[in-house]
Amino acid sequence: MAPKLHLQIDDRSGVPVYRQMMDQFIYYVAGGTLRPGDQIPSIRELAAALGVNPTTVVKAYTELERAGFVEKRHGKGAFIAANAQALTTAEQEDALRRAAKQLAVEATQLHMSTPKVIDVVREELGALSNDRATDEAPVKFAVMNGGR
Amino acid sequence: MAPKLHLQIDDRSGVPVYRQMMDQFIYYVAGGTLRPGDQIPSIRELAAALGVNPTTVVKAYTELERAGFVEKRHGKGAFIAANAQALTTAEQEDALRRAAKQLAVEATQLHMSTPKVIDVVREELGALSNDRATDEAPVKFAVMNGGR
DNA sequence: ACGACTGTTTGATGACAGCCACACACACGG
DNA sequence: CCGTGTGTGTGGCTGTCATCAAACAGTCGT
Repeated sequence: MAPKLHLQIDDRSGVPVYRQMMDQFIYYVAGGTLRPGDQIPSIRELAAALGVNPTTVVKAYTELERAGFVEKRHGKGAFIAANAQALTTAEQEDALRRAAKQLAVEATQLHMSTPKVIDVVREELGALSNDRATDEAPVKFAVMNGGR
Repeated sequence: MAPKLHLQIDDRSGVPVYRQMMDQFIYYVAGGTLRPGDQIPSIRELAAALGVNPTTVVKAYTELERAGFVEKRHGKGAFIAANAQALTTAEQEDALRRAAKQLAVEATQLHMSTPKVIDVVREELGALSNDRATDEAPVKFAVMNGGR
C-alpha cells in the first residue's frame, strides 16, 4: 500500500522541483514499485520530508493528476490512479537515454575517459542499491548540495 | 583560437538555458579545449546557432564573466579570461558524479539492470566521439526535442 | 463538537527569457 | 578626412512561470 520511496531533489540542478518530483513518481509507476491504488505521501508529509513548500508538492500532484497518474481526494490523501498507464518500454528507454546523453556530453567536454565514466556510474548505481537494503523510512529525504 | 565547440541545449530539461550554456563552457575550459585568450562565439552568433534569444546568451556570458571565466569586450567580442582557472580534478569529478547520480536514480526507479544502463552510457559516449570526428561546423546546433 | 489529519485556493515575489532601441569598434569608399 | 555599413556588446521593458506563505475547506476518529 505504501512502498518505500526514495525521492531525490537536486536544488543546484535548476530543474523545477515540482518537475523532479513528477518524473520520479512516473518512473516509480513505470518500474512497478508504485501500483494503481497505492497511497502516496500526503502533500504536507512529502513537503516536510523534502524540505520544500507544500504548494510545490500541490503543483506536482496536480500535474500528475492531469497526466492521469495520480488521484487526489480531499481529506483522504493522494493515490496512484486506477488507470495509471506504465510507460512503454520505448519511453522508459528514452528517459534513460536522455540522462545518459546528458552524462555523456558533460564527460566529453571534461575530457573524461570512457572507463572512468563507466566506473563512476557503477559506483553510483551500487550506492543506491545498498541504500535500499538499509533504508527503513517511508520517504527518504534527499537533497543534493555539494560545492562547485 | 576558435576550437570546434559542440554545445547542447535541452529545452525539455527545465534547466535554464543560460545555465546549460555556462556549465558547458566551464567544462570545456576545465577539459582544456578552451584556453585563456581564445575567442568564443559572439552573442548574436551563438544565439542564432542555438536558436535562443541573444539576451539569454548575454546572461550566460555575464555570469561567466562574474565567475572569472570570460571577458567581454565592447565591439570586439567575447574571450576566455586570461586567468580562467580550470576546475580542480576533484571539482571535475564532482560534476561528473552529479550527472551519474542523476542517471543512477532514474535507472533505479525504472528498475533498469546495471548492465543495461552501462550499455546505454557506452552507446551515448560512442555517439559523441563519432560526432566530433565528422563535425566541421564551428558551433554545433543541438536542441533536444524527443517526445514523452 | 472537537481536533488532527487531509487537500484547496489566493496573492506576492523573484527568476527566466523574449523583444527592441541604443552605443562602441573597426573596415571600407568617398 | 569623413561618412557609412556591419560587426560587436549594453540596457530597458514585458510576459510567463516556479516558489513560497498563509488562509480556507473537507474527512474522520474520539
